Amino acid sequence: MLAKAGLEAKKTRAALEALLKEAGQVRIDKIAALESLDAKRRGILFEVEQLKAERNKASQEIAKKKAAKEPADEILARMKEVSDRIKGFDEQVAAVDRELDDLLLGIPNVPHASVPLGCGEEDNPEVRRHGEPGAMAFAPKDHVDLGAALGILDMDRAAKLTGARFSVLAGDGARLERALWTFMLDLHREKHGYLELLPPFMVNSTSMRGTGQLPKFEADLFKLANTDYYLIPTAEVPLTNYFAGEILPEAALPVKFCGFTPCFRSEAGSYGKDTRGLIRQHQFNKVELVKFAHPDKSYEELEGLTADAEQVLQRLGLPYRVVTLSSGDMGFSAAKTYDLEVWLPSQKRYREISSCSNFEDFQARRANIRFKGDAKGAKPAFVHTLNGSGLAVGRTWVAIVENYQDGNGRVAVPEVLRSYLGGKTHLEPSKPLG
RNA sequence: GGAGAGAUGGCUGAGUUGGUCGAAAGCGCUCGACUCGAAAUCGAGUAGGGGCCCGAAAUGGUCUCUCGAGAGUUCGAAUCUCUCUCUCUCCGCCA
Repeated sequence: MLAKAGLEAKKTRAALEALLKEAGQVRIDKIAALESLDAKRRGILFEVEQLKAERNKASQEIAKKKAAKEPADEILARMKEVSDRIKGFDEQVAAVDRELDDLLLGIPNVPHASVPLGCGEEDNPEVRRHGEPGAMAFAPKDHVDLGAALGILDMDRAAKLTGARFSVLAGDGARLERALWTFMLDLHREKHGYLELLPPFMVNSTSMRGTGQLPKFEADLFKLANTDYYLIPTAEVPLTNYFAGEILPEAALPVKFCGFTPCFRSEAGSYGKDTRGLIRQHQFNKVELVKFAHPDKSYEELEGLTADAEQVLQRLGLPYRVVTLSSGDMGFSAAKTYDLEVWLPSQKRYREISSCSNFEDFQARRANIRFKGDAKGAKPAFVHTLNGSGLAVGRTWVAIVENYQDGNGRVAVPEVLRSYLGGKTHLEPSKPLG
């Protein structure tokens, strides 16, 4: 799949050489293997195409002879042999393609030059802050206690219905969640120029491969029994694969999508982490932003996308900061990532609420998404893909409930949300079920 | 779930005794002629991917692959066989 889409050996080589310069990421063996496989592929291709040319020519001759009722037995015999050789070469090419794919699928993206080197979370430099955590004259409660008191969150019955790491929102809690994602979509659609898509919540394995969830991270996904379908862990998967295998007109770039979906994650390996409340769930809601950008513009677009996500926090009046992920904390497929972290009074710290990444051509290669200029001889080239949460709705719900609590059991509704909640200014304790 | 029909270039649509078919025709689009200008008319061009060659680059040259996807038969497949995907029609079921 990848090899057929064109390996672009020079580009790959340059990228891999860049990898070599990264501290602690020596991959000489992989580069050598890639190069030799690529050379091998071209060599075989050259041979087999010559044979095919011979066969095509002979085919015409045979047709002519047959039409003239002349015998063509010796050409036929000769071509049978040529045909066998072609078959052999074709199989070799297919085998090399498979090897190349296996190799390429296992190589993580190369961090952009501006990404700070580091070992993990503790090395992520802060880029900027916005807003001040409000000084509270009382001990802030966390969203679980507040939610229970307000009658808007029910963890116990969710556990009964399904299991751990699920939740039920009730009454104004459900309404608040719905208001949030509607507000987010309206903002991105009206003010930021994104096209709203409502995609399937499950996709096939090809799509999962396109954005990089497969083959390496199958354990993080929920798969539907007896099918090739997976529940999406993020709308990034359907929104990015939307153009898989296509060539976009250059003039259409950048293409900007926003979409709301539930997200499903098995959270394998996170046992004991964030076990309380809504922070880490198997199912949560998210509004996602996705861009397909010209390679020359993708880092500008990343800044813009991050700013678009920040707008949500600013308009909701939530204090947050932006950090750049260091090389050691970055995901498998990203070239550069900014995390937005919102202030949570109950934890007295900033927690991730959005992750905005430029994948450069990493996903575009896997999903084979290209663009082409209008000029006559223009060659297709891979687009750059970007995405970011704008925002994770559940965590935004948490941030609002915690940051807007007034100490008397009430929670103020941010100005921009009131029209979505029938003008309501506060959430007050109530028992929706009597 | 049952029965049947289909998938061809930007679009519509020919092609089904396998052989100069990557493909008729029409529409659309581009350029040119006519016109003060436009319409109409006339003429020419017009699928895409990949490799290689020439070149600073563009233009260009050449080979190859692609008629939903994959496999097969054959010297040769849009045309024959198998599997899969999708679309449409009828029946059943259902929000």
